[in-house]
Amino acid sequence: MNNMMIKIAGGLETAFAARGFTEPSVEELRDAAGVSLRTLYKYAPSRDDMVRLALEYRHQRYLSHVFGDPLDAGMQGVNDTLDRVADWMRTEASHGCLFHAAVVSAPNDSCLRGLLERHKAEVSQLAATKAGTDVSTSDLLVIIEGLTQAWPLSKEDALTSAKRLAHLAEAASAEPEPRQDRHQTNRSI
Amino acid sequence: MNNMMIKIAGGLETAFAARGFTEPSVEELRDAAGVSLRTLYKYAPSRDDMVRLALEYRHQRYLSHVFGDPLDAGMQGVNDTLDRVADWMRTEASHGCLFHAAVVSAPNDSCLRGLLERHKAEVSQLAATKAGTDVSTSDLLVIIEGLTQAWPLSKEDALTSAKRLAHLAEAASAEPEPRQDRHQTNRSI
DNA sequence: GCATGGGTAGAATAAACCCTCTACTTCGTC
DNA sequence: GACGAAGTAGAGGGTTTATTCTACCCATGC
Repeated sequence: MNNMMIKIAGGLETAFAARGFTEPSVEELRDAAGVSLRTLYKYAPSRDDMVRLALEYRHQRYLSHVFGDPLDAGMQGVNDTLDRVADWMRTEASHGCLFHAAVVSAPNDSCLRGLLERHKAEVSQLAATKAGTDVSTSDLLVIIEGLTQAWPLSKEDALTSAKRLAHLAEAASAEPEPRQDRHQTNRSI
Repeated sequence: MNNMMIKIAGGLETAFAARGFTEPSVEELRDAAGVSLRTLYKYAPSRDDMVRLALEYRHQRYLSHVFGDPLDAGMQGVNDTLDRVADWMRTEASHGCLFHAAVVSAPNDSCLRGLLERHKAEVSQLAATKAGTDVSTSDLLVIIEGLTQAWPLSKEDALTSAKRLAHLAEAASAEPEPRQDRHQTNRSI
């Protein structure tokens, strides 16, 4: 990614984040990117490519915001990770996850779906390995998705709940395997 | 809602669920609804109204799928609720929540946002009151959102995690208030 | 018998949109 | 100073789209 590409990708990302993936016209995207139409099409030969470019850029930014430069060079607990996710929502993504938004705007685009899956897999993986104690990757995925999606609805309450759940999962994984299936799990409806 | 309205709303709902909110043209929606263009516009005077109509219909269907006619006329535990949510995802919404999808497709439409908020508030409220033990509404929102959003990514694993987290939250609410803030909660980034 | 409300089929319109193309400018390098 | 790579500005083509409008059909009740 050279300078021009970064400028374009950044502009596209903010435009899509602010106005969704379907509303902004290419001319609006051009204004957001701050380049001419010709240059825009040079780096992203179609509107779909503009979406992909923006998402790749956002993926990098998200990872470095949530997992980059730890303050104390030591372990980054689940609690810290969730704090950072909430901070990301507060400052950048008050409307929800941009990857889900992109997939939802074009549900049949398998390329976008691939980007979403890779993004989420990498995030939950990183969260799991960064955590000191071992919480399952699947639990972390549910908690982080829950926080991200509930954020626009209940803001800080969502963060509090996500932290509580993560804390409980941590504590449970340290204990010797309690009975979990009191409830019947297969009931027909 | 008379018969014609139900027919139209149902057709619109399946069309939007299958192809997203932006891709289907009004002619495609007409085919899905199985009526003429004129009749379609009579019941939904603009494309946006078609979206709203579909969402209102889906809200009803979701509530009755997840909370309707309990098998044993007694209590519906959180476990049962989550099973039903997963069943809904399995059979109806493999792509995620249609309300979030609608908002994401038109982030500046405050009416849609209102529908989303009312839908989610009602769901988490109902889940909380239906549960035997008391889990906080906020925890339930995070868990249900997490399950719904993680479902397209990890299917049954997401259900297992959601159930485990809900179970832990239940157990914790029964115990006498353990210390929870071991971690520092405010760290600057 | 027939008026009427409510339906169908589909043409017409006006705007929006994606993408291409031409003509011109700027800037660093030999 | 000339040149080429890479940028800007913006008009235009061809297509798609939402919405409206005309013309017609059919059952039901008076």
